[in-house]
Amino acid sequence: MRDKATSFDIAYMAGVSQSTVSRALRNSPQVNKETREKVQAIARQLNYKVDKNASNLRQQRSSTLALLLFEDPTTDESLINPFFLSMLGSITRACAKRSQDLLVSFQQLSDDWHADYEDSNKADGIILLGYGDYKDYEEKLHKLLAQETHFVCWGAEVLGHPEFTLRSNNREGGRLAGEHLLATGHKKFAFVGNASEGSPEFSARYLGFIDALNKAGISAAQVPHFDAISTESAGDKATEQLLAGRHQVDAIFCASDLIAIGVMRCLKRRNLRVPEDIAVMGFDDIPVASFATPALSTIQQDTTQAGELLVNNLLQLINNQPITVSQIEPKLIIRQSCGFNRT
Amino acid sequence: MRDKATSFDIAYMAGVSQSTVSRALRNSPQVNKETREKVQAIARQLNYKVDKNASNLRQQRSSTLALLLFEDPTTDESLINPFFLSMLGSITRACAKRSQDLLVSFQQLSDDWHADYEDSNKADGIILLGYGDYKDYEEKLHKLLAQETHFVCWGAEVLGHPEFTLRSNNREGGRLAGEHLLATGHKKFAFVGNASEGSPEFSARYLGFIDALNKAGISAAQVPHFDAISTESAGDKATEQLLAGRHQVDAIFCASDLIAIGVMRCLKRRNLRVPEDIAVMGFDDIPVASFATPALSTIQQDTTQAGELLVNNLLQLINNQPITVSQIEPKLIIRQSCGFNRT
DNA sequence: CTGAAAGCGCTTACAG
DNA sequence: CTGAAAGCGCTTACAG
Repeated sequence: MRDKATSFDIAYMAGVSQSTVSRALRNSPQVNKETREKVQAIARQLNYKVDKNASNLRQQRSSTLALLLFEDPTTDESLINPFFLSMLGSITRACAKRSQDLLVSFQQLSDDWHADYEDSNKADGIILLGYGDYKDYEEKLHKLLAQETHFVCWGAEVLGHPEFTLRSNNREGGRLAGEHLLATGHKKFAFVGNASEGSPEFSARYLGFIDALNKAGISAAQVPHFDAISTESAGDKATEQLLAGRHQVDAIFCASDLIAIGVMRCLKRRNLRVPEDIAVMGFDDIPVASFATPALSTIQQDTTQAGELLVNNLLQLINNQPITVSQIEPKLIIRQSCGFNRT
Repeated sequence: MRDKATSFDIAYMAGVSQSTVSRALRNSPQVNKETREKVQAIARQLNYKVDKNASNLRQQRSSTLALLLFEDPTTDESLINPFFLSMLGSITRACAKRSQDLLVSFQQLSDDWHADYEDSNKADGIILLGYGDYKDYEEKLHKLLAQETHFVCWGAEVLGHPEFTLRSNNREGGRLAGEHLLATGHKKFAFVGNASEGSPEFSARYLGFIDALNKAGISAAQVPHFDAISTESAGDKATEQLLAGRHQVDAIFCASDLIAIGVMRCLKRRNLRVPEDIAVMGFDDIPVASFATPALSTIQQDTTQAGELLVNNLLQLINNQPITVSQIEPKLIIRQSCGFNRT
């Protein structure tokens, strides 16, 4: 078995006290330069690493953030939403930049959350990520609040604490989608995605979409709306309904790319061409969007920026610093699924 | 500020010693049932959680595993290989099952690895994941070995320690691919993917592919081979080369799905139909595979099983238990990109 | 600039 | 079955 060196070993070898070793290793300015260099050289040589548990215990903080990715239990378990995976990537990188470790955990929305990360001092704060019905976890959010846990979350609003939430300007995103569909010459629109109270992000996208249509003289009443959670199969099923209803539709705005993929699959099965017969617009810009045929036009959410803001805001919270409410600005990505501008 | 309860607070409230509290909370059989229940009730009531840092420090282990996802620096940074993302998901779940926390970190292959997770007692062991050139990190693997770090890795073999590696039976997978391409009536084959020493997994897939072709009387010399790392753009470029060389090819076996997606994109751009003109076969079965048009036939690697084995093996290693060399059995997934069986 | 000492919150041998 | 005590490896006020 290997025996790890401790600060006492180094102290012995350097001929100084253990306190001095600790100070030297933390680059304390009050330790003599030569002493510091000697100590650091020995530490390197012994491949010494500060014991995190001891250090954390003593300092009462962990330099670790926890990421809770929760999934809607109705979702196909094997397929984690690619959008969150991409967020995970950027959060990881953002943590590395700020020298934080990242504890990752997937949770079912229905689970009794293991949100005890902070209580057990494993993490200094928590990042919450996940679609799913907002109402389902509102209660849990408030429990976190009551426990004074430091947390930050994507999408869902925490009543009374807008600063804890980061999200895209979804309404603006919906507007961009609507404008593009209009600019590409479409006339009869539909929306696919849950736009109820339980899905604040989807609702905002819907509202923005309607904003754009209104400007063109189209009212919300003229836009059929089909519910779908953010999965491919939900998009597929919603499209079956739409088609069965014999609506006159030449453009569908989907609340997420995953839904859009499902919509396109259904359309293809029913021998409808995209974009010639029906245009399809997504939201998120997940990797599949560009691989789809035709490539999916969509509204991009900048996950790199989102990850960094999430991490930075959480760190501010932990350090009792103020944070400002901010939003990610969505961006229109034009590919092939909506045809070309006719303006 | 909230003040966290300690085991002393509980001891005081329960009228017992702190040692008894500790024992009761860990369900020690030697503590009186009533005492135990009383203590646990109070702990629940105070929302008490054992301080992980203190507990780990005392026990000299962390119940935490670290996952190092390293990427080839040449790869597009924003697009993490979906196959590894899916592994990440299953590893997370496997960790949860075994009550382990998971620390996640992305590393560039070129970085000075932050593989000091175990040295600093943050994790009891490390899981290594990543494509990229094997030779580049062989040295690093041996450093881990020298430090007696507990680790397990996907794909790449650790010389002298086959038990540390888990991977698919890649050769068998290649064989399945070859057989399917043969069964669907194809005659002129090509392979796209690095099959050099630096890519042991891709090489094995190539070899298995050739095994199958040999049985049908086709020699390796008749199969043109184009290098590509595991990205879409590499697959696209390799296909341009293939087409420029005017090879007579009616089927391409790609070392990964990402490569296959790139190959199909190039084929489409060059107005070649899949599978009518050229069949395309992938490897991995990442989510995009089923979304592609035509849907990609591929060799599936069972990531759920892989994740569990990786975690279980690592835990065995940590506990000084023996582990057996095992392989994931690949599975042929027939979709549309190779046409239909003609046998 | 450096050292001796206290203490973070647990777990566990030891004694009873 | 329970308690008093030691100790895991650090960091940091305190004293010099």
